Amino acid sequence: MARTGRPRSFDRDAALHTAMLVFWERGYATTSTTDLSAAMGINPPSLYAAFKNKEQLFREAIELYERTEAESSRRAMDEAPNVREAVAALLHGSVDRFTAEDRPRGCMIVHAASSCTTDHESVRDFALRCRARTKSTLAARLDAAVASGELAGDTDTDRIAAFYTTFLNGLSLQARDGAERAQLHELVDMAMTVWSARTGPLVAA
Amino acid sequence: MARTGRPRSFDRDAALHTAMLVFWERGYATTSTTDLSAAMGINPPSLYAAFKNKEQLFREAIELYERTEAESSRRAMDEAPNVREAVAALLHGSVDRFTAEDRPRGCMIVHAASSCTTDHESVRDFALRCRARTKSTLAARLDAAVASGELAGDTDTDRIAAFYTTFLNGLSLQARDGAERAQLHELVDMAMTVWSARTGPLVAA
DNA sequence: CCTCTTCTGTAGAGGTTAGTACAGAAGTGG
DNA sequence: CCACTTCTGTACTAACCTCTACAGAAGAGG
Repeated sequence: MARTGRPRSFDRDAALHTAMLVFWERGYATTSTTDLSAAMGINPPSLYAAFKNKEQLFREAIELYERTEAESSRRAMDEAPNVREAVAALLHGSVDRFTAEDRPRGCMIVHAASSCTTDHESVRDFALRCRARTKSTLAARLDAAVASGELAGDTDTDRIAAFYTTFLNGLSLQARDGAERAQLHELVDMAMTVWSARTGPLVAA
Repeated sequence: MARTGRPRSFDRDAALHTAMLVFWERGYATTSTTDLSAAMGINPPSLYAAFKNKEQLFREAIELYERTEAESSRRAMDEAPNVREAVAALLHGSVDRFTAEDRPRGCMIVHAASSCTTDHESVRDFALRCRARTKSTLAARLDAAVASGELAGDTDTDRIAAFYTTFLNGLSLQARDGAERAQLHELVDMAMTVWSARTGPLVAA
């Protein structure tokens, strides 16, 4: 089963992780393959043999980001005792991720949005779908709460999801502009006051 | 007083306006001088003679944007009958601007943020200062309301300004991702429910 | 008309981009 | 040991980037 031929001399997963960090920091269009291969510690032919081209490498990097970073937000939502806490956990958890000291600031996928132009339409569409997924994950959690009776039946889950997604995007930009973690947490608390005004008396917490 | 020499054969203001639209649509780093001179209908030497270089052209384009687009938001705030309406006017007016049919979507300055990397630090800093100005304009309006007794003396104006600025950035991204104007107006209404929770009983509206 | 100045188009310099040809290295299977 | 496969480093291509040298065009002042 083992493949024949000279074995790869670098760790593909580690190289992909490095590429993710570089794209996260610098965006898609503004990152050159020279930057990438230098950071990954390999030469261009190795990069292209392992990842096909810049676009495919970026897609794999985004997928890795979703599997690791974004997944932690999803888990935080699942572990919360109720819907309100789930939304708060999503927002506060995202703030922590957006301002982590050992990683680039903000959300990789949000940042990727702006750094591709019409020239990279397929990359742009890919990132767009990723962002839409965040919103539907949140909407699904809200719908589940409606189904279980935790939220009133006439709750406009889609609109609430859109609101918090929009706010989350704003947080990513603020983080990238250098906002302090503590301040962003305060902003999340403010955003959560929208909650009570929108979800009716069923949720007291 | 008239300058001697062969007169410029194009309208500098019109060319700058065109450049603004191109930068607005495509960002800084991802717009090439070839794109610019083609759109402006002039050749590279004319572009460089009139605007010095790409960075200076971008700075002038941002300044034009602030003088025209952003100024309309400021005016909407000034014309509002009270603080709350001023903030609402800022947000709703921005949504209209972000989704105007004849212009690129979203805010040019927000978009410029992500499209420059560490390579263009001076441009990045410039855009950062522009974004900070939006927040301080809003904070100033809130402070004026406190001074005039329209808002309670202990109102945390800076935090409120930070919240709405963050939300505004999120709106810009949503607009760029293709969100409908009507939906964004609904999100603004949701964001305004934060208002009553934060400003105390002095403001009933 | 002539000079002086400044603009215009052509054409290209010098650097960076994404991606690759090729020869040799380093494994596996027989 | 040898064929076969696949990776590796060097060195490159073709296209693009920002910006400019240069010659001629087009105005103003005398």
